[in-house]
Amino acid sequence: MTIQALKGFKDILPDEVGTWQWLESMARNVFHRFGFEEIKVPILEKTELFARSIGESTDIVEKEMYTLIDRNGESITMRPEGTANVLRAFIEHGLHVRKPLQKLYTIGPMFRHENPQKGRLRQFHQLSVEVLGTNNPMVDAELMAMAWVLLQEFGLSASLEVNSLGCPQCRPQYKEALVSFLKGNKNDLCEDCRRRTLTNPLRVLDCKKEKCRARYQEAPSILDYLCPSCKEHFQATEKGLQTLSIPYTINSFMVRGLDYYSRTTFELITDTLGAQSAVGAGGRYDGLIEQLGGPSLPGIGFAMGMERLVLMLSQQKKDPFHQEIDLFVAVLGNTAQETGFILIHAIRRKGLRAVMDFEGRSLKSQMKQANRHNARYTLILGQDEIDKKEGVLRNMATKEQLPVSLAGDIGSWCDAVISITKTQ
RNA sequence: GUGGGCGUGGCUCAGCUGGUUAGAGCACCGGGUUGUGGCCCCGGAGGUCGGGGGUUCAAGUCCCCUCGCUCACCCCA
Repeated sequence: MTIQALKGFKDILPDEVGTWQWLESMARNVFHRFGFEEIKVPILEKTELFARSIGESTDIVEKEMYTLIDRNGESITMRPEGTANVLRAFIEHGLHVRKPLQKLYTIGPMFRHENPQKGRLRQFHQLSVEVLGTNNPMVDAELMAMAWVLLQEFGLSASLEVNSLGCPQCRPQYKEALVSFLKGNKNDLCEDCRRRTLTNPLRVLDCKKEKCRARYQEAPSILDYLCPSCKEHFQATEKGLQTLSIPYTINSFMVRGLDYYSRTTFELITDTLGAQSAVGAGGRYDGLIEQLGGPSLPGIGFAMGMERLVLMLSQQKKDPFHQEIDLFVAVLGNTAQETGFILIHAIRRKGLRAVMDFEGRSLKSQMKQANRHNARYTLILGQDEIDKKEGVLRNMATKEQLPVSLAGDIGSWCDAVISITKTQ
C-alpha cells in the first residue's frame, strides 16, 4: 500500500488552489477596508493556553487536540482554533499599549482530532478575526456587518443568527432556571439531552430532535434573564445592525461551543453544507484576555471555515479563478529552441508569464500545450523565423497571427513581443 | 468512540444469478494536417479489481478478517 495522507488531512490541488487564493485575497481586501491588520502566529503553542481559554471540559480540549510532548518534556498542542493564539501574542507583545483598539485577523490551518465528514476535516482552515479593547456594541454590529459583506462579496448567501449569552452576573440565574425546566420535563427529553442537562445545560437547546425542539418552545429564554447592562448592550447591538440594514434573526437557543463567550454571539447559517450548518461563527469574550494573564480588556471575534466556503462556492458553480499565462513559446529545431530559451528568460524578467517546451515535440503538440496553459499568445519560432529574423505571434483567442521582428538585441525582441501582447 | 454506504486504469463509473485475453467515457500520448490549439475521426499506452485468507475445476463476483474512503451521530468553522 502506498503512503496516503492522514485521515482528515487533504491536499488542495492546483485545480482548486485558485479558488483558495481568490478567497484569501477577497477576504484580505474586505478586512483591510474595515481597518483590520494581519497578524501571523505560530501553529504550536503550549497546551495550557488552549486548556485555559477554550475550557477544560469542552470536547475540543478533552478529546480533540493534537497534543504532543516536546523533546524537553513540555506538553504542546497544534492550535484547534485561532483566538487563543492571537490573544497570547496580543498580551505577550503588549499591543494594547501601542494602540488602544486592535483589529486583527489571521488566516491559516487549525487542527482537531474529530472524525471527518462533509465540511469537517482534522486540518481545516479559518479566517479568524478579533477586535480587542472595546466593549462598544457598535463594534459588535460592525463585526457582523463585515462578516455579512464578506459573504456578499463571495457571492454567497447565509443567514445571520444573533443571540446574547449574558455575562457572569446574569447567566448563572438563567442556567438555574433552565436546569429546573429541564428537570421538570425530564421524561420528554431524549437521552442526549438528559445527559447534557447535567454536563452542559445550554447545549440542550441546540438539540435537533423534533420532540425536544417542540418541548423547548416553552423553555425559559436567556434574553429574559439578561441583567440591565447586558440587555442594553444587546439592544444597542441590534440597533447597530438595523442602522446598517443587515438582515438578522434572533435565536435565543443559539449557544457556542467554547467556554469563553459572553454577551453577543452569532452564527452564519446555511443549509447547503450537509450536517454542518455554520460557515462562520463568533462572539464576545470579555473576560478572556484577563483570564489569560493580560490586561482587563474586552474582545470580540469570529471565524469562518474556509473549506466550507470553498464547498459553497463550488456548489454555486462559482469557480472564479483560472490560471493563465501570457505567452507560450513553440520552438522547432535546435537553433530555435536555443533562441526561444534565451528569449523566454528575458521575457519572464520583463514580467510576463511565459512557458515553453523542451521536448522537441511537434508544433501541433506544442499548440495543444499552449491551449492547456490558457496562453493568451503563442510565439512560433522555427528555422524559417530564425532565418528571416521574424517570429510569428498568434493570438490564441482570435487566431490572428502577427509578425514580430527579431532584429537587434534580445531587449528589442522582448519589446516587440510585449508591445503586441499588451495592446490587446 | 458508534452506525450506514462504498472501494475496479489518473478521474467518473459498467461488469446480470462465479465461467475464457476485465470494459466504457473523460484525461494522457501519437496520427489524420512532412509548421498551427479548442471540434471531429483513427490508433496507443495505462489495471497485483484496496489488502490477506478461505470455498471452488474456476472468484472482480461467494464467505471471513483487515485497511481505507465517505456520510451521519457526538461536537463544531
